[in-house]
Order: sequence, then structure tokens, then C-alpha cells
Amino acid sequence: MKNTAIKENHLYGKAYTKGKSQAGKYVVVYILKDTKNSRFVKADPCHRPLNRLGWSVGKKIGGAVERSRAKRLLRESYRLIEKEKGTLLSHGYLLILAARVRINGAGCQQVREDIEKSMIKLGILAKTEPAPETTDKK
RNA sequence: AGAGUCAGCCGAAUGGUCGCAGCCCUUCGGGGAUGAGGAAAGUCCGAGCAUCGUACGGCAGAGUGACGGGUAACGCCCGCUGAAGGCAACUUUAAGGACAGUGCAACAGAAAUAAACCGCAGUAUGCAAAAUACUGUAAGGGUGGAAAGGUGUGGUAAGAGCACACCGGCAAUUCGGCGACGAAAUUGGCCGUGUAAACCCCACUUGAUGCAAGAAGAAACAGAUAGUUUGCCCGACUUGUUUCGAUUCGCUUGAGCAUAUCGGUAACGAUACGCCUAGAUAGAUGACCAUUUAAGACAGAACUCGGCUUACAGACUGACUCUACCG
RNA sequence: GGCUCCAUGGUCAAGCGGUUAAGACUCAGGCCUCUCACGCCUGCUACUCGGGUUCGAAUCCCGAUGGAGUCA
Repeated sequence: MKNTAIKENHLYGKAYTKGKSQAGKYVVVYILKDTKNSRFVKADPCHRPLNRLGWSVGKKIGGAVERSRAKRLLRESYRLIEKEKGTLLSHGYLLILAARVRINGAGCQQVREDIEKSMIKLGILAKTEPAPETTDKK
């Protein structure tokens, strides 16, 4: 996950201005189609496109303790989504998760549900019912 | 029993499943041990380390300020002295110098550093009184943070440390203490405000910049004009400027930690034995469950140490003081 | 992570340790005008917080809080 994280500042700017966004209760999700991800596709042994992930946790959230906590919640939530519903998730996007002030005091479960809702509205996460391919492994 | 003072210590633990960071092992399937704090914070001091020019050249500037010790060093700590506060345990204390010099002291008040406005007394003018002028006088007077040692007696024209007694303060000598300083006695003279966290004087310390320091690259341009070093002087040195790039090192074994003994009132030191305890670079500690009644404070390492300051739920330990009651 | 600076009414801003802390804009009331604006008069609101030095602190010193800048 570390190698695929968004490190370039200009990609953040691009995603904010050109991408689509959806605000939830705790998190704002920005997405943008990733056009230059070929080197990550080659690196992957299965040659599948990946979602590149970025976090945005501003000074507004609080001190170092609150900011670290928010980052961990976002990372863990995405990890659980990827693990349990990876087959339903569309890939090949730049995905930015921006924390809102209300994330202080929220639990992992709440944040995860919030992200899932936003993803469904943005159309990159399919609903659970129409799951056609069950043979796809891990 | 109540009220209080001081010091120290802890700051969730254990187990299971999934996940993260660097390290080690690997039969490349995986496995193993380790992984935030007492303040990691503020960046207020002191050091290590690095670069510059070698750093104990001078001036300026900055800092510190009773004494003795501890320490790598300090503006820190320990002990002790003085002062202030508290019935006490104890606490606080930037605590050198105001006879080197300069400045300031608003308002009030006669007068603010040495003072004559009122008052008191004498002399002259005047028959006298009153008044005026001169002289002496700090005992009395409203003010003020501060008014020139305090009280009493003598003394005097009126007064005054002018003299004496007691008290207070200062200086010298003797005594005790390593010292700051303390105690008593004798002698001296009557002793002229506050402010140095105002300038300043004295003593001591201090080169500057900071890991984004710095080392290891590439290209272009200019070339002894100048540039660098500290504010300046002196002295010294020689390629410099700009752009691109973001990898490796610096990067964690250190004035380190734990235990025991010895020395010291203590801070701390010495010796012996044992241990290795985060090292990232979009930046690692999380999710779910179980048990302990409940898991709840302040808060997250970024080159590293020693202190200081500030924030902090709750829990524990020890020493001491005062008051009341009982014996 | 290192370094540097700032804080005075609602806003901008002056202030040699000493009066009741200048001034401008805003706001409120009044005057002027047929009415509005301009103008004139009056008023309301402040020294970031806690200690210390001093007779006396917005000012000097120490600590805290908040804000800003800078170094790739």
C-alpha cells in the first residue's frame, strides 16, 4: 500500500479540481480516473489496475494525536473494504479521503460505513446484491 | 479524628484473530523477537556533533550575579547564609555596587536632595502696639511611597546629637565559621531618600550558524573585479553564482539503563556484574473479541543528551506539623 | 523539525514609567435640510492572560496563550 500511495502534490490539486467528490458525515471522498498507472499495473503480479490512495487530514482536526488517529481510521477502513468487498470495488482510480472535524470521537465501524455510502453514490462500489462472479479469488 | 506541609512512584494489564514499521532467519510457503512519553509538548537555557576561518586577538553586543559544593556544561541541582511570609511542618527569593559618574521621582506639598512658606526667637525702624526688613533656628504644621535616627532630660534668646541616658543603625578591633555570615564586648562619631528588571561601574561567561547542519552528483554562466567568515577593526582563505535532481550516509551504543557494595548530610561520585531498549521519510502502534466493577487524564519520537517551564483523570507509598479529645 | 516576529475599542492605528490612554472609520443620539447625502456637536465601546520590579506598569523583566512569517 505504501508504494501506491499518492505522494505527488499536483495529483491532489488535480483530484480536487477535476475529480468527482461526495461528502459524508465524517469523510469527504474525491475520485479521479488514473491515466498513468501503467507502472503499478506492471509491478502487480496479477496485472490488475490498482486504486491509488491519498489522505488529507488538516490542522483543523486537532493536534498530532487526533490527526494520527484520523489517518489510522481512514487507512483501516479502506483496508477492511478492500479485504471484504474487493470484488465489488472498481479499480484504476485516484482516491482521496479527506477527514472532517466530526471524525474526532468516531469509531472505525461508523467511518467505514460512511465511506462505503459515498463510494456507492460515486459509482465505484457496487451494491452487495448483484454479485455475479463468486469464483474470483482473493 | 480533623486541618495541613513536603518528597517519591505508577500512568492500564493479560490472552486470541487480522494488519503496519524497520531488523534477523528462511526450505521463499513463511517464521521470530522488538516498536512512543513523563512530559515525546513549549523551544526558555546548557552541551555533544557538523560547517565556516580555528575559535584564549581587540572593541562593541549579549548573558549571569550572596556563599560552599555537584556536573561534560548550565541561568540547573544539593547544602548553607541573609531577607520576606506562616502558630508550625515549611514556602518564596534576578540576593554585587546608590561615598565613580549621569538621569528620573508625575500629582500633592513651603521644600524631593539637602529645604526657611507658615511658625518660634533676637536685632533695627517705631513712644508703644501692629507692621516691615535683616539674622538665627529643622522643635511644631496640612501633603506624600519617601520629609533627614526615635523617646526623654538637660541646655538655649529660640532651637538643634549641642550634651547625656536608653533604643535602633553604621564602622573598626577581638572571637567562631573553608566561606557568605553570626554572637557578645569595647571604642568611635551621629550617621543625608528611593530607583541599577534606568544608563552605568565591578566580577565572571560568551565566535557564528544550525541535521532543511553537512558529505558523496550533473549542467550552464562569469572569471580575481570580487567573495566568504561576526556588527566593526585586525588577521586569514580562494574559484564563485544559478538551475536540475531527491538516492546513500549523517541515524542511533549513549556524559545509556538496571542491581549490589562503598564514600558523601545531600546533589552526586567510585567499583563490580549484567543488558541492548523505536529509527520512519506522505512519515510506522490500528480493528474486533474476552476477563479484571470501569479503562475514561494530558497527550504522539523525527540528530542526540542534561535541565527548566507548562498540561494532566485516577491510584499508591513515606516523613513531618498544628488543633481537639482520651490515656 | 529549526529559527524569527507580533498582540491597544467592531476595524485601522499613536503612545519618553506619571492627567480621565491620542486619532480616524464604524455605531447610537442630536443639529443642519422640504428630504437624503455632505458637514457640525455629543456619546458608547480597548491595553491577550498570570506573576514580579517600582511609590506608580499599556510601557521594564519572567512565564503562559493565541496568531503570523521564514528555511527544501
